[in-house]
Amino acid sequence: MAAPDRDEVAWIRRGCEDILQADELVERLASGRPLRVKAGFDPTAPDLHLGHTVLINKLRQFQDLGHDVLFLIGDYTGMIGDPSGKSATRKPLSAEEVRANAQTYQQQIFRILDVERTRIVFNSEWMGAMDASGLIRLAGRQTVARMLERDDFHKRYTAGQPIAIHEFLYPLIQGWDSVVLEADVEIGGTDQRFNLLMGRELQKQEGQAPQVVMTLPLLEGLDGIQKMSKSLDNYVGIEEPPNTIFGKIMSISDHLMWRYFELLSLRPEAELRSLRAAAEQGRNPRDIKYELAEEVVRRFHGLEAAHRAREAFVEQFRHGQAPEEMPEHRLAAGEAQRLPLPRVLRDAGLVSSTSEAMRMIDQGAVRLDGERVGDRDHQLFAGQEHVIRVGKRRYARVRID
RNA sequence: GGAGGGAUACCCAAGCGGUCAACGGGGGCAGACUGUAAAUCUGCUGGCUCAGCCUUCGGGGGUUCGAAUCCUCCUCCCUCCA
Repeated sequence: MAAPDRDEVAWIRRGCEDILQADELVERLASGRPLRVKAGFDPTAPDLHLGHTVLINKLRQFQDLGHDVLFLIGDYTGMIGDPSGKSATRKPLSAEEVRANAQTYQQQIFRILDVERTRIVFNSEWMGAMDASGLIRLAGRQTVARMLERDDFHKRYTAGQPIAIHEFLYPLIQGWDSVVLEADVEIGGTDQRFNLLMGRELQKQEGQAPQVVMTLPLLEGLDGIQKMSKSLDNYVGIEEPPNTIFGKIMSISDHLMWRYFELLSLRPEAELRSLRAAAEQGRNPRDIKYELAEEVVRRFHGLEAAHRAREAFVEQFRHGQAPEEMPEHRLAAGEAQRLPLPRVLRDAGLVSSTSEAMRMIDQGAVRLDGERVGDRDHQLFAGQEHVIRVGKRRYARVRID
């Protein structure tokens, strides 16, 4: 095969924070054989969100160009803890749990990846067979000083925070995975840089051609500051309902919108440039955000759903109408044949406690069939059905029996 | 093995015998303004059968009319010396 297409290389490089070494990548692409592209994931219950898709989209691009993806589930490394070094040791998952989680992964990743060109592997396959002496030999290949070069180790060390010894094993095992898999390329977030480079070093020691390392930026969550994660509740899950995804994307700041375009959109560069130009010329950023929200919903739920989500959004927020679909609850009024509003709010899941319900009422955040209610002692009677709204986006239809 | 420091609500962090459901900041939520954006201003931010009551300050026990604050034991964490 001839030298790789320049567009091909550009397409692969797009969005990457860093490529080590870029010339080696070009060389491998030129070889004409399908490359083995590796990316590692936690064995914990997956709940993929847009942050993960930055990486997975990149894998998909490789597949579209004829390469193979090694989707590594780090069930062994998972025992060590957070790869970016929050230093929590996890309790090992059972084989069944790992298998169940792997199932869920498949269901989610194949919304993006090509089944035909994906191989799912577990590092317990080879790490489980390594004995203590093997691990000691592996550990002997690096020095403490080298380990302390990893950014988060360095920070923790100088700040006097503890680093458990087994945390040093994480990069070593991750690197060893690359050796076993004979990876050509490994992709990870920027926080993975050190670990990915470890793969190169170990491969060199083993006489393999070192893998090309590609780091991708970490996507910020809805708050625009911290990286997207479920635990911070600033995420957009790829399995969330279309309207939820659409709504969440519309709520991001204008500034963050461009970041999302850059990392999540598959539109051609030229199109992104023209959107920016339009914004500068005064086009309402909200309308551009519609485009983004629609594109994301379309990817996971299809074109049809994307249109519907957009319409629902416009109805709800521009025209101030209640959404068509909302959670419905039937509550029993009991003897008294009536229920105090705060209790209804809590039982309908609109607030987390009666106290919060009362606060919301006091703050004028509660609307009953569109009318603001400011009275804590407001009662709802049996036989009635109401649309209750708390704040801007929490709705529920409640029937009192 | 020795010495010292620490554990307070979602996070950081005051408090060191009563006026503490606990200062302040962050975050979050709500209201106003908007484009459900940003910025800004305001309020709220343990629970309940809510003008009252109940449960919180690492865990147990104790002193006291009264403890987050004092004593004691325990658990966990950090630093320094060896």
